[in-house]
Amino acid sequence: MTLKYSRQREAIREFVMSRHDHPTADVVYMNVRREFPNISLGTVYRNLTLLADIGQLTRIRLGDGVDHFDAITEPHYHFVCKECGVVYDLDFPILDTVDSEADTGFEGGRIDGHITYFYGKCKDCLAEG
Amino acid sequence: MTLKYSRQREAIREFVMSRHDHPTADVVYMNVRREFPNISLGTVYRNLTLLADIGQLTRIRLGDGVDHFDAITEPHYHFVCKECGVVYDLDFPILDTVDSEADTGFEGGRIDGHITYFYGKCKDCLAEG
DNA sequence: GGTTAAACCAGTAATAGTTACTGTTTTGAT
DNA sequence: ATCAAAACAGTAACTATTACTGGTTTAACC
Repeated sequence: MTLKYSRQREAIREFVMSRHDHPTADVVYMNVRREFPNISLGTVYRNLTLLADIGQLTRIRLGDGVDHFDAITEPHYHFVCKECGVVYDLDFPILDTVDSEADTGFEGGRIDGHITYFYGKCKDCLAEG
Repeated sequence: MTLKYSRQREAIREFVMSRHDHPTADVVYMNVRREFPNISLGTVYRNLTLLADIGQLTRIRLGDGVDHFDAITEPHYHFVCKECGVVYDLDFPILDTVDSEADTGFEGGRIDGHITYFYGKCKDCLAEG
């Protein structure tokens, strides 16, 4: 299954790269449609999955039942506003100590890592009330 | 909207309380059906949601696209086996330091807490190879 | 540059998990 | 015992995602 170039995939990749707001498949679809008016949603999903598989994107799950995609592939944490759902990157390093802390006295298996997101109220929602 | 007693809700609550494996709505449905053969899946969902809303259960999302329910409502961490999907409770305290660490220098809003789950390979899957 | 097989596509159907609706039954306060 | 509110069973609808199908694009090879 050798990878072949595709204009659609390139547009999808470029769109996600251009955004910092962790778009969902649907948002990608809406936007890439401006360049490819009859691109199919299936193509968007297939390519997002493919790009995530080859490590050019990261799929992030934030408990809202929708997959988000992130162009930044280096591990990092996220902040989610409970009010409006906006997602920000947090730029402090992954806390490896947390894994070893969890590992101490854990007899259930081997811990390889952790998934964390922080929640709260974003600046805009705080300002509103 | 005063709460009224219901035998079905009680059975659902008792079932989740009796288990430590964080069952999904479907698992609850399958099991409660032994006592209430024609309980509806909608009733299970409605009551799980209600019980979570009044704080008798916790809804946990582990990135597998299915909601799990946990009878332990005190905040605690979970371990998920990437191989077989089994979920264990981890009994070390919530690391509040993590929140303050994330908060330092974060201008995007107010951080109220974090959701974390640890992943790896469970004892049984390690033994298999 | 033409041929050709594999990758890819658009369009559509199917699936999984969950929520919403509808008409009937249960609950509990009066 | 009456009766309104809450809950129910059964079913339909919805959302996010994946799978299928027959046609199109890509790129390796002559």
